[in-house]
Amino acid sequence: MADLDDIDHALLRLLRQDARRTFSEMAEKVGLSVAAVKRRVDRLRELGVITGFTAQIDYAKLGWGIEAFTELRYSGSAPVSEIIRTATVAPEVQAIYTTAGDPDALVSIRARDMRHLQQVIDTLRRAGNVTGTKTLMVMDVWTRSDVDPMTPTRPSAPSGQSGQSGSPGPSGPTRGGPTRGSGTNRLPGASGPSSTRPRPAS
Amino acid sequence: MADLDDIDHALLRLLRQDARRTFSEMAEKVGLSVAAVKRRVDRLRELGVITGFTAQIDYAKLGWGIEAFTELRYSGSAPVSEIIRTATVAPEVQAIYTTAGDPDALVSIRARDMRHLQQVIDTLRRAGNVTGTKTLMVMDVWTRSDVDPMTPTRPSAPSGQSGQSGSPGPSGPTRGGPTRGSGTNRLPGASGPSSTRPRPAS
DNA sequence: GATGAAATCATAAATCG
DNA sequence: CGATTTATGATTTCATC
Repeated sequence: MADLDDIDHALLRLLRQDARRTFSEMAEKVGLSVAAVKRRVDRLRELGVITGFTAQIDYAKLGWGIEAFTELRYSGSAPVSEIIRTATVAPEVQAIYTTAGDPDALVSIRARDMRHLQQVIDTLRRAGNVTGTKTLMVMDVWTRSDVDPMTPTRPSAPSGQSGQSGSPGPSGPTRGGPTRGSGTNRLPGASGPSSTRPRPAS
Repeated sequence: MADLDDIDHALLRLLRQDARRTFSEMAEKVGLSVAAVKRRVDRLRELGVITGFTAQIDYAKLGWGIEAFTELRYSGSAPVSEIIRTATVAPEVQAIYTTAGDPDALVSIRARDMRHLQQVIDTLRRAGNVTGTKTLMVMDVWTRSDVDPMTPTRPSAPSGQSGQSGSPGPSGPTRGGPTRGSGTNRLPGASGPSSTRPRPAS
């Protein structure tokens, strides 16, 4: 797990709010020189903490006003690769989350209208060995925005997993939805300055 | 619904792949001048098609290796605002999708480990009038990345459409977190609402 | 109404201390 | 890490179709 200091977290927060910010602007906000900021951002990318930069799009404005989540159940023990393959057949599928437990997967779908959604679901049902689906129509979306990427804060306890570094990722594909600036994203029990990396902020 | 031509879609695709691309680079790729590209991107922002630019972060690298979706059920008829409020109490909640039907909402959660996730869910259960929850642990995530924002593809048939084959292609942040940012300080341009624009595809 | 070209200003990238 | 220099890109203006 990368060891980042407060400035690195501040940079992540700034880039999260606006990925097109200039280094100059960020430098001013965090109190470092432009060169230092660039070096840090480059490092964050090398570390894989920042995986990329993307534009957020309001699909509804492009004519794709329907958003839904469909739970998929497969027969037998379908391997993850199989699940992803089948769900990928439809271009309307935006994301696929393979899960442990009852539904075997949860897929995020974007469609133009109900009829279109129906077709997508039918396609999914026919692909591979899907035994059942359950669809949730999304009415409204709220995504955390005020946030800065969470700071590591001390691990709560030796319990579950530890590793799993792959590259998970929640994600609500953009949606013109509402955005509320509320929650803080500081951890409740958080405390300790987790930063392990000595980095004089000056 | 905004009327965009092929070049606009190409720009959306390019910015989706890498939001920090320079106008010069995009200009070269789409075959227009830098000025023209800037004008179009500014317009896409004014239209609200592009809602912002954000950095995609690998939370696992920050020590948040657990990702889960929790379905929430509320007693009575909890209004959307109430649902969002309660789910927002936990900073670990990344996104909230209020849905029509059985679960009243689906929330995306990020946690350090199982124990931590447990705490978050407990918090949600206690907040507001949540009557039940069901959690899906995310094992793997796949998000559409090869794509360009879906093109409206002409509603080919009577009712809605049938051939959804056009050239859609949703796209999800390659793998990052919930997205939602908004302001960009670059690309200001915004000024007057530019009314519809029937434009020659050049 | 939209574009391209050129001039000006801002920012990024590279180098050096 | 900061400062300076140099290269590149962003913006605005203006003339053209």
